[in-house]
Amino acid sequence: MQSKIYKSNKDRTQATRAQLIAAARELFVEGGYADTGTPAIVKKAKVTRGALYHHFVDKADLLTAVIAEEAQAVAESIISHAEGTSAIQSLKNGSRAYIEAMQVPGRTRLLLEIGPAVLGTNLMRKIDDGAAHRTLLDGLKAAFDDDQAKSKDIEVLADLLSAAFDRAAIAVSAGADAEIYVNAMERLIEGSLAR
Amino acid sequence: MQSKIYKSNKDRTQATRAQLIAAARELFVEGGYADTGTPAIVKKAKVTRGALYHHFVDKADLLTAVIAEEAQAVAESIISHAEGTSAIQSLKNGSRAYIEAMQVPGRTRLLLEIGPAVLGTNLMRKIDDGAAHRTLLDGLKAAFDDDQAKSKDIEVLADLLSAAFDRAAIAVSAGADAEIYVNAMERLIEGSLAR
DNA sequence: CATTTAACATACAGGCTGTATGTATGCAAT
DNA sequence: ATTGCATACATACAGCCTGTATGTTAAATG
Repeated sequence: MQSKIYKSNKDRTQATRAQLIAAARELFVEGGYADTGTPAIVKKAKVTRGALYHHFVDKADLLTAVIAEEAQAVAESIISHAEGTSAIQSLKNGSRAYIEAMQVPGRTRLLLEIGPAVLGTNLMRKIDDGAAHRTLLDGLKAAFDDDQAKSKDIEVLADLLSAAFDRAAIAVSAGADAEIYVNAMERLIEGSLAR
Repeated sequence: MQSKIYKSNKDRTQATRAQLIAAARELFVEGGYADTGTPAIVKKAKVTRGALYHHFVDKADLLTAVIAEEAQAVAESIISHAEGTSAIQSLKNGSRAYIEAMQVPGRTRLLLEIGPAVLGTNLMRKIDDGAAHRTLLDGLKAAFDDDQAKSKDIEVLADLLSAAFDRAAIAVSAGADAEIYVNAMERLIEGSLAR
């Protein structure tokens, strides 16, 4: 007599992974990566460590899954807000969408603190589908279009601006007024174009 | 018959701490914080774990000492290059000095990756004496002087630009051409002033 | 010179990670 | 429907690491 029987293995896997990812997300956000042990994670997820290590090769792999979900949500938000207009307008819309998407609780912690620290910026770039970076780069290129600015310079600019975007997202998530930072980013971008 | 006798306890402490900090610095840069155990550190420093835990309350405290040394070196470089002129010129000189000071091997790793991740941005701000931030803020305020830009806006701008500075330092330490990034930062700053 | 104190060295306890092994259930083919 | 295999776990174990407690030696102090 079993207490629980699953319809299919696929559903079972799906459910277990989801529980683990949700529990891990919550605990990582609360207590950071290093200080959150797998025993605590599986307790909250109501499975055993055996299940965890069956589905994920190690603790970092579980974090990767958490981060990937988070990054995809942000990318979708940017894309949905940026699509369907000029690259320049996409940049404007996408900028606001990014900073706002980053406001769901724990998101800046996961994507801008824990992720880069534990997985490295390299792997983070691979996980990120690059929607933010692409929108930014396309917008800048379009704005510079008739200008003779070198493509390399634009990429450098995009790199620097994306760092500023991240800082803006963090500041807002820490309590700063979003409008102020969105406007500041807009001025920064427009200023960089004027030449 | 002892193999080694120290002149004074002060010198002995000084030497031991220096060895530990140097060994830790090297290993943290190579292998990151979490993957570098205290046994490896004391082995390289040629002391025992007892010495480590006598001088530092825990592993994070040792990292703090490493970071503090590093931050002070950067601050001194900025100050020495920025002092003695107008705030605006100080900003220009300080900008280049910052990015160049960050090029000593391992420095971006320690100050911009490991430090914030392990100690948190809060504690990092306390360790940092804020030379970079002050130079930046003073420069911007001076540039805006006759303008009616609100002080709050300038602080936001400084926050965003400092994130860009950090990214520039990382990019250059990863192999990018310093001149390109220094120029890009200059343009970004000047653009933000034009209004 | 006796005593205290600082600077270690050594030994130990607890916790955590990853692996190895055991078990039950779904699933596929006959 | 039964047999055989693969999947999805659960449990047990080994190794490492951190921080603490305890012991020892040399320096400082009166």
